[in-house]
Amino acid sequence: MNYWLVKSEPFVFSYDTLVAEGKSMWEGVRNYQARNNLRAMKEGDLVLFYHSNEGLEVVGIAQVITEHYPDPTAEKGDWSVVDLAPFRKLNKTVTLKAVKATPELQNIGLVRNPRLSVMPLEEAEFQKILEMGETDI
DNA sequence: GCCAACGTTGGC
DNA sequence: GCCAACGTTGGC
Repeated sequence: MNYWLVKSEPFVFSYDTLVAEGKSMWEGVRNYQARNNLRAMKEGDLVLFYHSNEGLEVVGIAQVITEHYPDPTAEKGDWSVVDLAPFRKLNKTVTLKAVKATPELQNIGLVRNPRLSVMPLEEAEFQKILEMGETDI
């Protein structure tokens, strides 16, 4: 089991949209580092869902239901998507501010490389965010 | 709306 | 293959 965090602008695609649609193809990643992270995802992995630009908080957990396959929306280039489904909404959202104020979370991509849209998390980091979100899985 | 950080592009 | 210029992302 691996743990991840993805970012989405909520007015483009929010966690609630994911819940409403039941699942979603995670398309449009055009960054090699992010793509390589997508390709490392395994079915069943859990993915924290972060709202960028607006909200600036982790709002829920998604689950990888289909491992990577070629991005059908890519006109050229070697890009990948995965399919995600909603897994659990956090009881309490975890803000970027709170993440930055937490010593255990100083090494995650949100803090170190704020522009990366798909990033791996250590299990301890994932658990810490769940704890801050007052959510058990 | 601004600007810093980063990734990508393209000329040499 | 280097590096300057440009575009994009995303926090503030």
